[in-house]
Amino acid sequence: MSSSLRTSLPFTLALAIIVYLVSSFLPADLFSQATALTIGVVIAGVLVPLLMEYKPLPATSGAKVQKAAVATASGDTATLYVGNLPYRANEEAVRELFQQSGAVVNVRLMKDRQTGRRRGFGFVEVAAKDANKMIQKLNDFEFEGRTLKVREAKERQDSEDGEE
DNA sequence: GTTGAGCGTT
Repeated sequence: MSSSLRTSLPFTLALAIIVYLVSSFLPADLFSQATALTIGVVIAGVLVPLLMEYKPLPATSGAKVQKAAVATASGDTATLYVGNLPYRANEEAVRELFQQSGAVVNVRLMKDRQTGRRRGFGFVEVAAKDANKMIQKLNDFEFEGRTLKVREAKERQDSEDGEE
């Protein structure tokens, strides 16, 4: 629930604004602030789930359009382990590399907790249908002068995976 | 600014 509080934190401000607007438009003698508060909570309670569902809005995004919209969140996704990464490579470069062979859902490069520097390996969450092809294409692939090691992740696979 | 086999956090 702690993560929900973090994500709902910006909506709390929106809730306060809604309550303030509702209480301003309603006559004080007919509706008390407690009633306005209840109305604001109900309205915010409906808007928050809607905003959470329709979070990706390609309206103001412009030229940047996510091609990975094929793979739904936590759907047919498989986590790939990527090792022997160059330290200078960032998550964006790895994502662009893997997007050439399939749909990339998420890229997480592991960094040292103490120093914050990259440890040289990470995990790429891709579509399950493209997972095997991406492994065969990007495994032992020379990237930035280093030979990548791409395999299936051993642990922490939340999604159902078709193991062979 | 450093290192080089490995399987991990909200």
